Amino acid sequence: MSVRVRFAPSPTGQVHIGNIRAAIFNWLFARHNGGQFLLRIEDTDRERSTPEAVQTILGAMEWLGLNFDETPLYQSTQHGQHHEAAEKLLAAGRAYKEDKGGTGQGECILFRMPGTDMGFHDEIKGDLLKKAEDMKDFVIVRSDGSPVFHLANVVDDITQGITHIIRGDDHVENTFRHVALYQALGAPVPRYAHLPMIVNAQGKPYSKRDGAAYVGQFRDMGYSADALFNYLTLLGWSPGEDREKMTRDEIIAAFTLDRVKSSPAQMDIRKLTHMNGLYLADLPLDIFAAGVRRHLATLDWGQALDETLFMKVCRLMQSRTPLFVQSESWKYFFVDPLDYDEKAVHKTLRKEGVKAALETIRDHLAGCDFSEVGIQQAIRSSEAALGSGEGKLNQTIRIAVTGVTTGAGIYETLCVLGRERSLTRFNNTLTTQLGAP
RNA sequence: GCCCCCAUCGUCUAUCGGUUAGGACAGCAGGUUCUCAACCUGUUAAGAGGAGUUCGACUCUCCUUGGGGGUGCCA
Repeated sequence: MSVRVRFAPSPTGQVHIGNIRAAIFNWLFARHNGGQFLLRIEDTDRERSTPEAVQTILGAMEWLGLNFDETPLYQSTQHGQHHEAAEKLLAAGRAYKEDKGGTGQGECILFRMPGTDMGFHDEIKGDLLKKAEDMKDFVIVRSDGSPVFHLANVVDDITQGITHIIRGDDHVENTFRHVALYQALGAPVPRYAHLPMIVNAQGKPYSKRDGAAYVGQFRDMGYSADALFNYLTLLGWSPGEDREKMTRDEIIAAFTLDRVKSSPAQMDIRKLTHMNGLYLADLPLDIFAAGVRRHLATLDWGQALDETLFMKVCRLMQSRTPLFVQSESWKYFFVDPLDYDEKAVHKTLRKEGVKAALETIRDHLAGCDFSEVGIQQAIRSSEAALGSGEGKLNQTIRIAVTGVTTGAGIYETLCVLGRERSLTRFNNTLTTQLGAP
């Protein structure tokens, strides 16, 4: 029997990190076993379901490379099936109508639990048992005629021929009800696997209050899809060896449910960021540049950048960029006048002799071969002329031409900026930051 | 309250009865360096507690404690 799994989100907003991890694990399971990965949109909540949210789900899945194998099934198209199932259960005596609680809302349909102890095997948690007295009958169709989650979910899973249900831990208790439903409906019971929750530092389910919680947020912050995919895969699962950064194919090959942990996992954004840096550093330059461009495009100064300069900057900065958003600090490569770091200017530039030093260096640079080596030599000879130690003036130069204290090597930085621009910056700094021309 | 699940460094994890309990992130120290990162080297740090089974328990059983989930005409 071929493996068929599904991701069944409700289109009611953003895609939560816990949900997408469930999707990832389903996807991996399907790919590892050569099965099908299906998508079902559970849009029965008409109040909250929106077409935009459907697009958000589709977008998140595409971004992460979670391709599905059949046309998505919209739960709202399945009402007929749901009611048919309810009727069938009614006819078989497995369900009954009742004005539950006597609230006068009218009659709803309740499913009659078998009245015997039940159990099922969870691929992650092992054998789970429940005593008959701990399971109560439950509503499957509301008094307004709408099917409840349990019924709709099970009927749709039967319709889609789902063989393995891989979902969040919070559904463990529901599973006994679902198994009973399958049996009453005469359908083969699928295999179940319940994934541990992603929690915050307090051990509570990770939510938007704990930081980035939605796929879109991670994307906007400059995480790469591959890095997020890889990291999420490692929350609650490991290949069983000391390997963390893995290609998708490696993960698919190694992925089995018996290696999924059953204890909750805490989200560690720092580790994600570290991994993201590894991914960004490994990206081909043009792909990296495309990612950067996407982020800079949201900034007023980042939209129409000189292509040649932009690519030079990307090449220079790639290895030191753990997140795409950090490219926002590259502004000094592109925009004049500089935004000076006041503290640095005060501490480093407003000192005795700096003015003369900058003028000397400027003049040496003006006449040198403006390559990295040439620039370095020019600075060395300036230092010699000024009686300064080697490299002692580098930081002064950096602040003079970039306005800030951190960045790539100063020789490379000057080289990328070019002679004309560098010299102009020296002059601008001399006049605007150090007073008299 | 009742039912269920979970428990190894701060965090993510390896270990499927015998290990100096390994790796990664974070931290710390050092190296490299013109700065900040990156990188390299080193290093701090763990089996919640208690019984039992066993020649031998992180590993198996039970209890305690702690955490989480469920207990809806939500999903």
